[in-house]
Amino acid sequence: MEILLKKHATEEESSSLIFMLSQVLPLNKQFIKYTAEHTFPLCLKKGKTLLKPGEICTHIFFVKSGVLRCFIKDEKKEITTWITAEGEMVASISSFIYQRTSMESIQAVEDCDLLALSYTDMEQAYLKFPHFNIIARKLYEKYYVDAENRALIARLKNAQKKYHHFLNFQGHLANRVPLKYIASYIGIRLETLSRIRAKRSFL
Amino acid sequence: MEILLKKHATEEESSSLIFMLSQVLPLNKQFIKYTAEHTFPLCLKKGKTLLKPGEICTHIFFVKSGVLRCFIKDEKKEITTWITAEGEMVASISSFIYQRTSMESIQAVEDCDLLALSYTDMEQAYLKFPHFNIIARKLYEKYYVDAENRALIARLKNAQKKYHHFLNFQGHLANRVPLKYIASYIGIRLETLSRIRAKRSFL
DNA sequence: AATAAAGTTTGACTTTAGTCAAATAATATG
DNA sequence: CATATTATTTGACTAAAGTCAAACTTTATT
Repeated sequence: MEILLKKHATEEESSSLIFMLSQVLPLNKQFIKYTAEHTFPLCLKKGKTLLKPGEICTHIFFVKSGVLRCFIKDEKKEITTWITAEGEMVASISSFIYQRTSMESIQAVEDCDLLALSYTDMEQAYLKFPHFNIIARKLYEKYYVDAENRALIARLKNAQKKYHHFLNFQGHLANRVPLKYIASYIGIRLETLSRIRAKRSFL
Repeated sequence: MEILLKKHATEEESSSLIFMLSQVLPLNKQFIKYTAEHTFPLCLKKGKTLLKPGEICTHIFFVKSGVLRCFIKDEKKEITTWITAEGEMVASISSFIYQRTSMESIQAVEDCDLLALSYTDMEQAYLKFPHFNIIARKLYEKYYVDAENRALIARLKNAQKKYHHFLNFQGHLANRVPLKYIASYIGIRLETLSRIRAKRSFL
């Protein structure tokens, strides 16, 4: 994860992150200032990777615009484990929270505008702003529910149901992300997904 | 979720929960006292349900002993979404955190000794003990990683790999939980699981 | 201890989705 | 704008896992 961390974000540049966090709980001035001063704007072109297996995920990212995916190699095939668009946080969570090497890759599916926050600055924020623990706790609650949901999709009985469930929960991504990623995300082959879509369009 | 909440736990009865939490972060006396006074011991016999679909998950449970599972009905079949043994927390998280009706059921796989904490008492604890937000945040981090892991299992390419992955991460449950639950947990049929086990025993 | 119930294994057969290959369509790039 | 690249669709075939049924084993229950 080699990132060009020239200078930190302006309050303008960090405003979308601030907005998202303020919807969880009201924020005070100092925290808003801290956030701007410790986050770094970053552009990532489509196809580029943010994190490779073996690296440690030293930063967590807020997605200002674009789509990213996380994937794991299983033999020769890739398994997409999540797909995230603007307004959400992105990291290899297990690598980030334990600061150990990642099994996962993170890649831009579209050109992305991100905001980076380092692990150490985040830890500092927990200490400096006890309030931030509450925000983080609530965000984790939400992300935990999402993760459960992803687990459920892949266990559904047949391919139709999996895709249907995906459409219900992340339908906005259906025409924004190549089929191969959606297919591996829901645990089927892209040819199978293509056939399901062909069927569905007659309904 | 009709629970016999006669009287709250003694410090002795809540000690295993206190021990688990204290491994996340050191606890102060008041918090330990609060925990004992607001948790309620509860026995659940094998096969009994702790939560049914349509109910709201008003309590979160610490498992002192035993095994529980959570499942969702998909048509006629049940999908086991997690299996948890002693030392961990149990709830229908999405129902609990948003206090809305659950899609899931929670059932004892073995006779269980639990400790119940209500949603309101937990919210109070967040307010009374800001420190508790840090603990909860760290627990969510861990549970999030577990949930990601469950999602990965179900997406693996073939049945062998799924079971192998299960053995790696929850092998201690392999001979404690009926095959049908493990099978639906990893997203295969119990006959398929039985055949995999037959093969593996020759290796 | 005897019986019932629940759990597991095995076999025969079916279905679904995976694989491989090629054609077509849509997007990116010089 | 032309060409290359990437994405999607479709077809024919295969393999893996699902289904149904029955036997067998283990665990509860009276």
